[in-house]
Amino acid sequence: MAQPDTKTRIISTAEELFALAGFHLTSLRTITTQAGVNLAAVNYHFGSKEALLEAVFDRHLIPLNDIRIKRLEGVAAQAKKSGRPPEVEGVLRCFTEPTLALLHRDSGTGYFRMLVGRSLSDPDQTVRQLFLGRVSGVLELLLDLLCQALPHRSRESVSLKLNFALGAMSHTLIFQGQGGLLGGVDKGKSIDEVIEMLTNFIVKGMEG
Amino acid sequence: MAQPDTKTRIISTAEELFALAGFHLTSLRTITTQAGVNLAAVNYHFGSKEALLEAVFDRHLIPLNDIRIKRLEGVAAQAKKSGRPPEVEGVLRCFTEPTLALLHRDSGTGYFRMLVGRSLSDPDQTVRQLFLGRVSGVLELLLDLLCQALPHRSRESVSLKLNFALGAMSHTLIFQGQGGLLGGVDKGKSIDEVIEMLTNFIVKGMEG
DNA sequence: GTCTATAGATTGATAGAC
DNA sequence: GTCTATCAATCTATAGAC
Repeated sequence: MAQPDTKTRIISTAEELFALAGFHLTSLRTITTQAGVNLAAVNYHFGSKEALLEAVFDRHLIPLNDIRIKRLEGVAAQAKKSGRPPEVEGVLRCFTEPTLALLHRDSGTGYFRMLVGRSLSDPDQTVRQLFLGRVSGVLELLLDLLCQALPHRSRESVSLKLNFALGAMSHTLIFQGQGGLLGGVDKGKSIDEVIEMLTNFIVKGMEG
Repeated sequence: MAQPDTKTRIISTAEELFALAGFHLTSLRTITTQAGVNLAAVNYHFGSKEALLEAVFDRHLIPLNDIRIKRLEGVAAQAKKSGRPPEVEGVLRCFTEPTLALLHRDSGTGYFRMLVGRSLSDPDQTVRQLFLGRVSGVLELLLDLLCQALPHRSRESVSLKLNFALGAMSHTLIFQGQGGLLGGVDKGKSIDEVIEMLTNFIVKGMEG
């Protein structure tokens, strides 16, 4: 198996370190040392540390967003065609399934799930804004469809519940696989079971 | 109204800045300048930046934990006395009500709600561990009681769902009051309505 | 207790040889 | 493209006068 090129090695290592220790606590020296490349390579290939973070986001977030948007638009088109509002669970799964698939270890996304889980609430404004700018479009589309699925609820109520759901998802993306918050907790559950339980949790909360 | 003393001014300013920008991105210079005190005062009164963070946590977290533990122990005692398992919603409210009360602007806790919301998933290990060490006892007690309330569910399942609930709560503590993730969303909801909706969301998800 | 001044370490970024 | 060397700007922490 051939070594990935320098640029890819930097992205992969940065993804891991940003996810585990955060953007500002991870120095370019740590990244380049662990990646086995020269310190100056980051600025040669990306221009700045912030641009490196953008590259880390974009590598997996652009394909992920494409999938989420295609699925959401599919549900929207079907609702329009049939003249009936979409189902809550169907709409939610357009978003939850591709997102929670990041939990699978064979998804090829490494530590990206932890980075996604933390970014929305990262204390660093740079991280937050770069991430939010990449997902706000999808979230607005999701909110529109959820409002169609729940026509008797106000947009404010649906948006509030969507925020609850996003919080549960983010938290799970971070902690799943390291024993949960209290340790030794996810031993008996497969990743697919976790995903189904979380989806059920969100659907019940959203409909209730 | 008399000015608070130097130590209190430092704690209050640090609480706000740690909550808004994170522990490592907030320098002691920024804190002391905004608080109107000398840079060296932090190390005189607290010994180190990390000890200041502990003081910020402890000011509100110790009283909050006392309330949560008293309520949880009250429910535990009543269940034991009556010989019947406690109710899911009653157990959850022992934890959610005192915690979500942080959302009230007149609670005297300033930006503490945001700090709490971010700390559990903070990318900075120092922040995470200091915070987790202060809440893990309460969370274990809560988990024990939830398992009593849901005797037909495995401890792993209950723990997993508790993590979903904590994620939803953390997220809400961070974003409530600034228009939610997508902006302009919580205009029509009072804080008490938000708290009831979140409690209902969690109860439905936990029981479902 | 409060202040000035500074030590000592680390950071992101870059210049310039190869 | 990759490397060494270094700059300029930060940071926490502390020594010592008042």
